[in-house]
Amino acid sequence: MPELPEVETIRKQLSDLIVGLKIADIEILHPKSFIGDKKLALQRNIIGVRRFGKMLVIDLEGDYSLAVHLKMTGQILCQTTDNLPAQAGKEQITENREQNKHTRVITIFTNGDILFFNDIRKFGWIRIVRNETMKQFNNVTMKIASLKEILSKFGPEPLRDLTLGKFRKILKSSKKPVKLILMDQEKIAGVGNIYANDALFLSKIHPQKPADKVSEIESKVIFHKLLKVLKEGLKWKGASKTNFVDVFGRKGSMQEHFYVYGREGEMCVNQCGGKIERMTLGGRGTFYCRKCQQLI
DNA sequence: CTATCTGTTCTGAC
DNA sequence: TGTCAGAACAGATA
Repeated sequence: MPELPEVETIRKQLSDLIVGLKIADIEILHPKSFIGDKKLALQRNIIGVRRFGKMLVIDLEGDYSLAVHLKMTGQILCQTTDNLPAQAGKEQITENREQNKHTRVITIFTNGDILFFNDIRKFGWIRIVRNETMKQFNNVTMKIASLKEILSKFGPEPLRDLTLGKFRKILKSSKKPVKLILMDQEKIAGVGNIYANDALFLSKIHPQKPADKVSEIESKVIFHKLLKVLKEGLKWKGASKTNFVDVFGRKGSMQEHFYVYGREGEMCVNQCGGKIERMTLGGRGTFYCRKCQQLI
């Protein structure tokens, strides 16, 4: 389940590998996985790779970009001519960087490098968007989604624009359970189930606590713990509890450092004697220590 | 074998 | 305008 740290891990690697390359062809094996006219991307140079929340944006020379959302099971794998970074052991590779039955889109560069977009559940997508450089419009280009419009629905980036002041305002503005607010992409971009669970555990705040009932002191704690778990996710190159891999097919190791996520029935790491419990909140698995995270 | 669960985001009903 | 179930899917697990 790629969240901010997983997508950022991919972004960094992708940026090193594909900036400067030119797209020769895009093979669409599953039509729903690619939205828009692929011709707009052909013969274009890659000039950058950005990330907004859980979304990647591959900027092309000219007026278009490719936006990529991995949703739950998406993977991006690079087959490069110069192969792996020197430090990468071959034993770490869990996913072959070749076409498989879950490959939905294949991007081929003029130098022979290949990018595979694999997605078991077919929820993810790549779409052509027009970026801000576009000045002249016609009937066709008007209909292409604009990056600015998509991004206007995104909340602030936790590791960039989110401040404690903004965070407090966000919490105060809703009576919903605080965990749902952390995961609301329109309020804060990039936080998903894993990091929301762990941030609240470290903050000793119950996931169901109404956001507007979180005190000033508590909100400061959550703010800092949220940044802490996201940075840990980055340090461990993402969480691979299910099928996240980086562009080289390697798993991250954040799953070895989870505090509560997926640890139902295990003892609380705070040595409080409590067990980690699971409940469903907003339709998603929610893990917490009843002893450490009281709902007062 | 069937039923249930997994988790991100969008859609449509109320 | 907000809330929430259900859908989009396929595979792992019970």
